Amino acid sequence: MARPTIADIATRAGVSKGAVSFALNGRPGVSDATRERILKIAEQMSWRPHSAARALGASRVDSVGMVIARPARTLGVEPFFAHLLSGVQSGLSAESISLQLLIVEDTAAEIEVYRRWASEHRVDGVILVDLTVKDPRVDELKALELPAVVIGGRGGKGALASVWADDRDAMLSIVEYLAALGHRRIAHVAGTPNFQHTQRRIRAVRDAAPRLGLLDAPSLTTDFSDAEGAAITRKLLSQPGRPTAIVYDSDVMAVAGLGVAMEMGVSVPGDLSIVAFDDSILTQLMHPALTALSRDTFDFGRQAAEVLLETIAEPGTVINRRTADPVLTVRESTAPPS
Amino acid sequence: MARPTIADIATRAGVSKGAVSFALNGRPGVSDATRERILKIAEQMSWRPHSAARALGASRVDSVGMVIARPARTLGVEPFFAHLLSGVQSGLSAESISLQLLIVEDTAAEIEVYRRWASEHRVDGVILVDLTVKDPRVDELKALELPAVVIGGRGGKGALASVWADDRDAMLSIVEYLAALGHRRIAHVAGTPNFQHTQRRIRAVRDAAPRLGLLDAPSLTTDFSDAEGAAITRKLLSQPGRPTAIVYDSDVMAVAGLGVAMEMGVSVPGDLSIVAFDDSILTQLMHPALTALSRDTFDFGRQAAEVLLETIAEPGTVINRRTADPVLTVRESTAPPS
DNA sequence: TGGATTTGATAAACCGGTATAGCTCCCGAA
DNA sequence: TTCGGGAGCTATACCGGTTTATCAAATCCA
Repeated sequence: MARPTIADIATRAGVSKGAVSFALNGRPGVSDATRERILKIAEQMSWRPHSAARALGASRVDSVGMVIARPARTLGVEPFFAHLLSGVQSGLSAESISLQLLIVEDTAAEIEVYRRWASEHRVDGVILVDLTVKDPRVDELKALELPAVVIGGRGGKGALASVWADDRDAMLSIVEYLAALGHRRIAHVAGTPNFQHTQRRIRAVRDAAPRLGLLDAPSLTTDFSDAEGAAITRKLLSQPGRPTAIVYDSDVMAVAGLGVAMEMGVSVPGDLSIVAFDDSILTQLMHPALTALSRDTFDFGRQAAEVLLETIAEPGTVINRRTADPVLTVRESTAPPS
Repeated sequence: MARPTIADIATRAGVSKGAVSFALNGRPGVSDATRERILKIAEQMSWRPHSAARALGASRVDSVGMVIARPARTLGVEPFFAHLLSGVQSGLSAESISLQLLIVEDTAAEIEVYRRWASEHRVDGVILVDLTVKDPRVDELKALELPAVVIGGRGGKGALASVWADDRDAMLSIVEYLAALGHRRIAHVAGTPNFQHTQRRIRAVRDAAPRLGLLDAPSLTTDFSDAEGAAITRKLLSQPGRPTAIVYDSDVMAVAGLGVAMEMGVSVPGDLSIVAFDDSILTQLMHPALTALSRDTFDFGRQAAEVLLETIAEPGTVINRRTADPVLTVRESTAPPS
């Protein structure tokens, strides 16, 4: 027989559909004996709930969405998303909730997707990444009344739930380490200026500079691409009084920077120390291997999923969960300045 | 008012639910005048179909699934999947069909997911990657009667639809190019031996060797990891009569191999030419930049989506579509042997 | 002009679950 | 003895669409 329905089970067990529904959902209304009999029959017939039918009655779909608005080209190289995704899924699988993933070109398209998802009831909630300053998505999601959790930033004043790590502390730990090694000229090749985490990292460098006695500590923004990372590095290494250490906001840019150093005959870590604000297999493949800040991205995703599920279960509550602090993994690309 | 239903529209237009349904789906049964009136009202009320309701009646969910069974660690580095995903989505978005993505640990888990999806009616079809020899997923999917399309391999004798590129020809073009440069000792660092494409590439090398007058052309299998790629390279470069050119089945392994060459003082491309059977930003970031085989992965995904939609629309038909041939992008890592 | 056919629409069933009102026992307390 | 009340279950409405049977009016054709 094709996919059995609860009606089939009811007939077979000689009870009503309602009784079967009660039994299968572990709610009162049937005796233990009957419940067990129904469960056994359901098991035998290998019954599974029809997701659409369930979604129609109750108004949950057991599915959450995630939209990533970045060009696919830059997406793939960063293990960040793969790990994050796995983490999110591991957090969702406990409740056997599925994930809809969409990669779009820009934020406008992303918002369009949220609208569609909301109106078609395709998801119970969404996970946001790459929060910008004054992010339009926050208001939009509130207007749509779509539960959401922000990864890696606060969703504005009590707006959306969030899961975040302390970027500021992390950046401080990098700069302090470099200062302790003896570096006084440290440059920071940052990411897109409108990302919240970029802002936080820039501020951290600026604030720490005087305290650590740094002579110069410029933060230069980029579009996160390897091309701009390389270009900025070239510029930094060409000027007089060039930095003895550079901190890159992503592993890809750090690798590009390392390439430029080699091309210009600047030895790493002899003449230049390099630190990547994100760890991955990339940093380990290099020669020298790059000192990098490791974040437990998988766990990040897992916690985001958890928080989202809680938010869906209890709308109204706004959870802001802080995750484990990132740690600096020192490899071969950092040393005292010569 | 909260999300309008077709009943709301019907009331407003002074017609029946059925008429509204006909109008909105462009099927006969209503006059052009009425249809237009209904459409305008629907537009005004910004009506959108409730996906679950639609899925319940008709038996399509307007959603397809894709499961990737690889550890997240290796997944992220390869731009391959990000591009593929974008392509798949672009192919699906035309029909506004959504994509469910799942990353799991192994094939057993993957099959479990298919079973669940099928029984819960969560997807209309699935896209398969990394087909192995005697892949158990093929039979399983046929048993589940779940429409499917295989990316990068044939689904067995007329079993599943597929979208594939000619790996054999591609590998031949690489080996022929190296032979033309004058190389006679070419090694092939392959991927997991049970993948179909690995087999095809190995066979291509073996078949071409005598014709091209190669002295030696071993294919060595790995688990696709950077670690094994490095280890094999170390071994190859340590033996007497070492190869003057190495072809790697993935960009990550090629990069790892380049690292080993540098570490052993083997100059690239002076003493050793390196080719990657997959292009990405990774190969371009290296110094020297790696010669690599470029495939239009995005288009690959797009076509897979198209084929899947056709397969869903007309079960029974089995489409085997061949995509554009990959081309070799020559960069700095290949040269005549010294 | 009358019967056949087509057009445009309606009412109602249906998809597979969940939620709820209500019914029948049976037991215990007044 | 009667009534209250809970346990255990049934019948049924409902979620928001799609589909089918039905039907009245309009149109066609001989």
